[in-house]
Amino acid sequence: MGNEPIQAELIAVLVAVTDGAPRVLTIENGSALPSGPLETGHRSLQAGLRAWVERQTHHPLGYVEQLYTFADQQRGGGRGISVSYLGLTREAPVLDPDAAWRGWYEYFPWEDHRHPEGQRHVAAIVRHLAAWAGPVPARQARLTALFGAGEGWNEELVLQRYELLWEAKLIPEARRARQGAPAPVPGLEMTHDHRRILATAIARLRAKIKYRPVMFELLPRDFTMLELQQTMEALAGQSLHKPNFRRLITQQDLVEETGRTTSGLAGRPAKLFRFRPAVLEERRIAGSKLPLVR
Amino acid sequence: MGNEPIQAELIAVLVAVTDGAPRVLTIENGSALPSGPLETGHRSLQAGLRAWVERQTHHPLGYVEQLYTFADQQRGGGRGISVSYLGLTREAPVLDPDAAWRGWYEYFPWEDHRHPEGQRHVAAIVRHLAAWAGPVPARQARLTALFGAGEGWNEELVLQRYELLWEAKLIPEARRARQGAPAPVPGLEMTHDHRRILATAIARLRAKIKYRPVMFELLPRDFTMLELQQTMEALAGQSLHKPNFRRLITQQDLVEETGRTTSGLAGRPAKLFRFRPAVLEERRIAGSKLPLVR
DNA sequence: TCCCTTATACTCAAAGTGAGTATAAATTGA
DNA sequence: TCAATTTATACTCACTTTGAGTATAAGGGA
Repeated sequence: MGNEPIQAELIAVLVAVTDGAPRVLTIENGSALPSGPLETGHRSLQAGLRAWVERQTHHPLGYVEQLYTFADQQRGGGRGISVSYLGLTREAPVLDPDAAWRGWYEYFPWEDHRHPEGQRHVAAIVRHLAAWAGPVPARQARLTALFGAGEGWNEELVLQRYELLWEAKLIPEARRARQGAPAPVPGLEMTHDHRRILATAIARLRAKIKYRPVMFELLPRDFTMLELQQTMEALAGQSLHKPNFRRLITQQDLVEETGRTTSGLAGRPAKLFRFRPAVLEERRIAGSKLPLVR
Repeated sequence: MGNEPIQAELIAVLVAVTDGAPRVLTIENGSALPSGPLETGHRSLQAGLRAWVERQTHHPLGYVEQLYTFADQQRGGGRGISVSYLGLTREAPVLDPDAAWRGWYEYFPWEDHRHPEGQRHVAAIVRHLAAWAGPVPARQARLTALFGAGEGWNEELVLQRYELLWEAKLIPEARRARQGAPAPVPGLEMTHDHRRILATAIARLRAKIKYRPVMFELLPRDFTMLELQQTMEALAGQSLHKPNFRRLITQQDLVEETGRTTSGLAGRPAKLFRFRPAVLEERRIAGSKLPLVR
């Protein structure tokens, strides 16, 4: 009974997209997400996070969204509360030698379906999971719903897939107790549940890009249709149908032409677009759907 | 600098739907949401919330989802963290004489568009907001996007509308400083930012019912199509087209016939349905869209 | 100049959606 | 008893959205 003083920690999932690869800021050689204590003098949690990140990266933080809060046991026996955030920026060199940008598919290779390797990872995982599921109908149903081969892949169920793998003891972080057994699932590990937090962030972002114009946080001011499309594809981990993507973007009035075009590259020059000011200003409303292919 | 011990508080938005009215559990004569400190011995935040709610209501808590976490100044100068949750149940008599179920539209009369009164509330609010907006284009744009008369009412923007009203000083809680001025917006008040938390919960639930089958937490085991529809309408605050609603529900295989029908009431007896076991069991996937009318 | 590459425009069928109409089966009351 | 009323259920139809494919345009390089 009674209230108990605890400690609060902020964890950040900072995302950028560079050269068609979604990237996430990590520390400790890629094994953890940046985090820090909530400090006195921060007016709000978000203010605390912004101050903390900008001190580390010397780069302003754009869009920020809360992910999830959970309680855990602190080292020392006490209790702590961790509040995780998703933040969108563009990749900038970090000053802290301990911090580095990493591709998020290094941690979730089975979530990238733009190339055939992703499919192969899924196939391998399904074989493991089939053994785990055995004849139990409920397990088989979850397996096909989450990893269902090709046809019904739902790119938003990142967290559910991770949790299923965890349950099946295929995630190394879940098997610390068992020694010797090799990790059956590819991908880098992270300390504590940081990889789970990253899964939450990916899922949230994949859902969000479909109904909110958050993409412009990740792109330069001017961009081509293809750059826009490839950024979306990078996040969704799926290829899009080019003409349909174009149709959707233009008819939703998300962008406007700048009048300029690219040059020097192979092929016909592409028009440069920018996001319409109305979209930038009041991004609280609006909605942008994305046409997934396959 | 440095970590600072703080206190953690859990705030619950418990929702039920009774006789076509969404209801929320309140305390202190409807002026606050139930809340309590995170206690020692609770394994997780959700476990803490469940224990706490079930001790108060003596009623099991079904679906639970985290809403938002924020930091605030505690009485006494210290800092506190509040974690808010949305929970779905069916209305049960509460033992605590301080607690009572209230219709959520008592706090947000302008959000109920099933009856013409809602439209009238909106019209009155728009008049106030037009004065506040004046000739400023950005304000006018937000006004029409959020309260746009009739045509484009988006029932999910509950929180955005509340925040606009707050900004325009039309929410009594925001004008404590100014004495004497009558509240220009109808609806019951709540202490602190509890009404804002309730707005968050409504928005979240209105979004969720469109792509996740959470409705069955709010309905008895067997129900008619009309009961299902009216529960949805209650949450969405909008009327639905009956044949289309029926078509959607049946073709999504959400429900199955029980074989029994209603009797004793006026009109043709209605078939009784129940949610399909597959939906109940693995409600992690699936999706149910709802056809809004008007 | 021809070929390769990328950008952009157009077409078409299938599926989904909004809105209305028609029929069925009970209760109610003259 | 039977017509009126009420609610449930089934069907139709036009319009929009969506998935997928094909065709044309405009540059660079051999």
